[in-house]
Amino acid sequence: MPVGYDPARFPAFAVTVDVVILTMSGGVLQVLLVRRGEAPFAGMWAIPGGFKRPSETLDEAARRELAEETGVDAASLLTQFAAYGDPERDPRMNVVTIAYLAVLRDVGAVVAGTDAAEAALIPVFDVLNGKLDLAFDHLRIVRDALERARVELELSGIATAFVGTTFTLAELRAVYEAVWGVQLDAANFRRSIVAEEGWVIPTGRQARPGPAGGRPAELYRAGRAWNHGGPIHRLQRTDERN
Amino acid sequence: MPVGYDPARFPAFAVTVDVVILTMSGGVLQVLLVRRGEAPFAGMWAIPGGFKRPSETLDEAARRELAEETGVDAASLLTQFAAYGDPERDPRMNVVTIAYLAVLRDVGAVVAGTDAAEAALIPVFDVLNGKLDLAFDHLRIVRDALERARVELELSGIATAFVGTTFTLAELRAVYEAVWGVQLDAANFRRSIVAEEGWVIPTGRQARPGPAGGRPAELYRAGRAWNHGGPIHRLQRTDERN
DNA sequence: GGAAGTTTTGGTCGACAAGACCAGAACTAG
DNA sequence: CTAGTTCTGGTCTTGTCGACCAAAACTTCC
Repeated sequence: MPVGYDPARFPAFAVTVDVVILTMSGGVLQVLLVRRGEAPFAGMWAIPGGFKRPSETLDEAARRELAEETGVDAASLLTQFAAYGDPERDPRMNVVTIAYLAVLRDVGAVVAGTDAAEAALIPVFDVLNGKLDLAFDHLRIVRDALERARVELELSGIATAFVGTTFTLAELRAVYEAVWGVQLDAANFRRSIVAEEGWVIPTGRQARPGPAGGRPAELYRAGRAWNHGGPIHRLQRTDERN
Repeated sequence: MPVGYDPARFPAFAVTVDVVILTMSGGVLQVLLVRRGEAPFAGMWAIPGGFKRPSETLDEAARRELAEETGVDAASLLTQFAAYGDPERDPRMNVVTIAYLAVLRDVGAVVAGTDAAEAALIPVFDVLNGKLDLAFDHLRIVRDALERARVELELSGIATAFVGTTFTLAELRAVYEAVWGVQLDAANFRRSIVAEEGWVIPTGRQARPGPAGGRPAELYRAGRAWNHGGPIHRLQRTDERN
């Protein structure tokens, strides 16, 4: 801090918290977007967010915004990943936003339950490919969120946040394939997970096969080892074409 | 944004930018700290930082703060890594700070050049072990910065930012050993780096041996491959005792 | 009921990477 | 000239990762 600084004389900013909500739905990675009702960028899609209140922490603000938009009170995962403060990012005034990444298991029903015209799940790659125009600098925020999710998937093992409390290994594998944009061998994937203790715990029950049939898969619960990094590593670099 | 929102009615915050400056000096990882001259926390050590100006971006503010503290205009690396906004983190008012990680090659001379009583390089692990009390929540910020540096070292290859434009492989290895707190075999380290094209480029010249003698090492320049992740990976998890 | 298709589960094999260890090369200090 | 230190290069073992194959268990269609 500069010498002779006066606590009352400092530039004032509006601080918002924006949440990029990712989920797997229909086999593809989707992001929850809301349609803006007012200027600026009225009618355009945006990621949900709102002003931070003076009495709450950033994490609390993010959790509140998430709950207000989706009705989900306990997020599977909620991580701050970046801050954006370009002077011209909001045409009205100087706004600094703290961006959070939220990962939920399929919330298709939740979104449909709210006003369907105001919120929707959009495939992430449709957004990144420019098939949709986002308000403000939200395209960049979504892009950064996905990059962060890719890293977290390897280092923090957030994969289980995408699936329910019980899941099949195929569902888990679909998460890796969708987020990283790769194809993984089912047998090798299984071996990597089951090899070590603590990743997944068999429940003894079986999942019902999909519409195409196939052998029913075992159902697992998430173990405690995910806190210290995931079991699946990517060495072949993720395809950069998105 | 909530409906019926009024652009003029929003909570105002002070926004600061704090910079955790890491460097290798004397074989150990050090962080640059400044001594606070005024309340609160007068006389305590803190990481350098200051208010963001309305006309500049966050990155520009970080670069300005870095230059003001160290005199270094072009940082080897300057990455935003977190934001902190707890209501009580500053006893005077509500301050949201955006934290940056800066990596410099040895700036011992630079720091000594400025007022030595006001700025100093402190070994990071002395800070983390509580041998020093930091102002505000700066201890947590330093801890998060180191964690980020460890990740970046593997994924983004920021290792070359710690060393000069030309360097020996021993210097580069010392970076990995200090940041990760591991011991690496010199021969295997060399092989991993030289194996693939693009990491390091031999200059043909040799470095002068240290005071203990030894065979002179070849001098290298950094290649272009570092932008897409580093060549050294850690699988044995870093020692968690710090 | 049987055949074809699909998905999960389990096994084998080879290529490659990582680490341990050793030895020679090249310098400094005494 | 000898001892000590550091860098460079080699070999070997081990373990992991991915490709590929095969059996098990279910669905759907005929």
